[in-house]
Amino acid sequence: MGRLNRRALLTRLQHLGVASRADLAKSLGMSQPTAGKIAEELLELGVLEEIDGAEPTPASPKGRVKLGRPGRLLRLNRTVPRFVALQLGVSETCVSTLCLGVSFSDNWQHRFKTPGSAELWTHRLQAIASRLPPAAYWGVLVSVPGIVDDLAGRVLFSPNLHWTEKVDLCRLVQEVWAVPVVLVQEERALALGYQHLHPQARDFLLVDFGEGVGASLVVSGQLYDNLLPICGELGHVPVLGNERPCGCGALGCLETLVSTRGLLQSFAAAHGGLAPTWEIMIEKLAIRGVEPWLATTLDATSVVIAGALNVLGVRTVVVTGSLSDLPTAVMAHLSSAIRKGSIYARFGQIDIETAPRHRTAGLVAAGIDRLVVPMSNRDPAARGVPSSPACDRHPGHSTPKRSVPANS
Amino acid sequence: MGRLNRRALLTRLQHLGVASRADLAKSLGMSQPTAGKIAEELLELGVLEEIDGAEPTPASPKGRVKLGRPGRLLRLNRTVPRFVALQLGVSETCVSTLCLGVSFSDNWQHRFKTPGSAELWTHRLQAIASRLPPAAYWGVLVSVPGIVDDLAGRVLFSPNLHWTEKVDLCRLVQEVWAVPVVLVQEERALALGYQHLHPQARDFLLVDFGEGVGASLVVSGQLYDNLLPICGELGHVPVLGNERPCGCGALGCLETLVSTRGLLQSFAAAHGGLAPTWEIMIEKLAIRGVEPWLATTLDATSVVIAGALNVLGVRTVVVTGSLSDLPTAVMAHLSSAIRKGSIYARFGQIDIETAPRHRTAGLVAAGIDRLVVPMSNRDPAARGVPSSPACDRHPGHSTPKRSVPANS
DNA sequence: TCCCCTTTCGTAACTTTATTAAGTATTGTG
DNA sequence: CACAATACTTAATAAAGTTACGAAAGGGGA
Repeated sequence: MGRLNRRALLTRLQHLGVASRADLAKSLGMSQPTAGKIAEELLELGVLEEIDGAEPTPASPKGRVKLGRPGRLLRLNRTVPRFVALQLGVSETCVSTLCLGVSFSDNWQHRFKTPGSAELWTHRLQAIASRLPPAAYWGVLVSVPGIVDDLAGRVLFSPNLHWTEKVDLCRLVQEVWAVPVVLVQEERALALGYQHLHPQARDFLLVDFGEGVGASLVVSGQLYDNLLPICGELGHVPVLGNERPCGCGALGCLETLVSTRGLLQSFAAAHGGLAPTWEIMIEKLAIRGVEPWLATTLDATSVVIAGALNVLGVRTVVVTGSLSDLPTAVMAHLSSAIRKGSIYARFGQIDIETAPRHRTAGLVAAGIDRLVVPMSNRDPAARGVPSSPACDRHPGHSTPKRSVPANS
Repeated sequence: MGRLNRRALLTRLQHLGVASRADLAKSLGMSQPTAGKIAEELLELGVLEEIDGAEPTPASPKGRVKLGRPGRLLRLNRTVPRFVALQLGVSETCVSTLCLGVSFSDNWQHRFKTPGSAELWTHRLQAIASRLPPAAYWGVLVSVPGIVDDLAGRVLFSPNLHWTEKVDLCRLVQEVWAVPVVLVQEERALALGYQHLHPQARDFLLVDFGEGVGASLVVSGQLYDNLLPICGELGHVPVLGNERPCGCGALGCLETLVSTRGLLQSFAAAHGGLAPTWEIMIEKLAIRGVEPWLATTLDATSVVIAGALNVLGVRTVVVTGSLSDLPTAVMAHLSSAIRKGSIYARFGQIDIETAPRHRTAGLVAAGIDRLVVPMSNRDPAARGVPSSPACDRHPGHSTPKRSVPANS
């Protein structure tokens, strides 16, 4: 069946959680036979599963009695783990097996301190892999910090994890699990995760604060993408008057001010002492409020974010990460500064909210997107692997000889 | 025929200029019958025309002799004017009739000083309309400054042309020409025009300097668009340390520094005199070089542009407008500052170039896009007009009852 | 000049995809 | 137990694209 409709159906089901074929057809504006055929196909592939159990039908809020034959409810398969999810963090690496249908929060099954070399890292992964159930996974999904070429599967730059730049991360992982590997840039995973939990949010800029500062953009329900692997690099926008050296090689990047390290450094500079721990700084800030050095930092941050909003034409900002740990006055200051700098605020309302990180949900969304219903042949995710799992699993369903011209 | 293929063919022909059906089929990767059918359809609609004249075949640079039956060359219709183009400028309004196939530079047939009210403006237009040949135009294309909702056809905000905010510009124009009216935000027209003349440029940020500062983005050959009408508003990004009041109501917008007026103001402030004319300032700058006040302004501009590049993942900047009047040292300073602030410059090359404005070409591109091969039913361009020209001209070619689900 | 070669372009038949229409299945209600 | 309402399936149809093939149009050599 047509790729586009298959994608649309799967995305919709991901948002709805549970739905019947008729629900899907209605909400997608396609005919019932089409939805039915696609659903059947995906059921056979093991992407979907049918819920036969006597459901209490939680999704009937109206007092109206439900007439007619009840629909056979579908949802993304939750019984068989299909993916291995991997978070390659600067300080910690986390591993989990995931089903297609995840709706809960991040919940990692295995963790270890990220070692300083590729060999040690693969070694630790190997140990974990041997303890995992020997299922036939469809792929490994890796959340990677830094500048990542998602499609090519390469890490271009990672100031805090330099060894990832030199190695072929995909091949490394494939030595452990011989299945397709999908690298997902960290902030992109977070944006996809947020979108999964807030399907009604169709346009937003997600800004994540942590060891660095990164952003990711969703426009019309679609992750903004580009030929260049660089995208959403808010952290490396220069700040006028700032001269701190950044890991990227430039001077004055925003990241040097508003990363956890940058904030601690500024705090120490303002109070003449050594850099405190994050927790101690939070405590002190709770008492002293938004001090001048912090206000300056937040203003610089707001200018960069407001600039992004003005250029992109987006009115929703989602903030994740360390900044939401700080006293509420900090986010309040930042929000009001962003509104001041955003031209849309003169006509309408700018929404700014904080949210937890939903990394696994985002990884699964990326995995489904790249492995289960790939958009086209442009996707070399199945590099070095005999066959892409979902597509070739079913015989007589080979890819067409020629690419669909409408997609070119 | 499928909208997408029709669009693709027309866009390609726009880029190629002249091509045979076979050329188009080959370069689009579609089959010859399909290309042939679409071409025939568009010929009947009067969108294309066939060149029968003994062509000297300018597009055969290779020494290879041309074998086989020569193709019947097609191009966009250049014999019948289909559009009325209108440039609503702050100081001047320009009018011209245009054919579908324009490749030359802006060349306005009529001009008049933009009056201060809607009534006077329509009156002047009426006078010009009566002098134009009484052809059956397919639409009026209007280049509008300010913040414009292209699709809804409304001007939301225009600091230098306030009367346009209150009136329904489309209805106003339709009183003169009773055909569909397409409003195109100025910078978007310029970006489309640049793209028309540089088909190989698939990703770029066009920044236009003039009375204000605006930008427009092309990603993967497509004008970046969004639900919000605001987009590319570089001029209203705040600059840290700048406190000048802006026409938009905020303080410290970039526009207050780097618009023609802002530059003159800074020049006067630096030299303690009255504001000179633009030409005199250019002369003086040619002698004195990039003075500190100008360097500061350019640095602020570069930060905003570099920020946009980092966020958008674009590596090409096209600068149009007043800044290219200034001594070359100015653009040199700006370019190097942009490179310094752009993260992509650490991996690859950032291209920065100046270009003239190609407004009419952009307007025609927008007109074709909106009126000749509309993407879907979402486009209410034909507001208040009995029938869209290109689509309903041909009987038996009504729009399908249901929208293509693949496009939803 | 005739014939062969190459390329263009149009027509016919087939494939894919999604649609409408009609039929069957499963429930609650009177 | 008929009846209404909804869900799902099957069959026929339409649209848009494909491959396959043949006619048209030019150049070059005998």
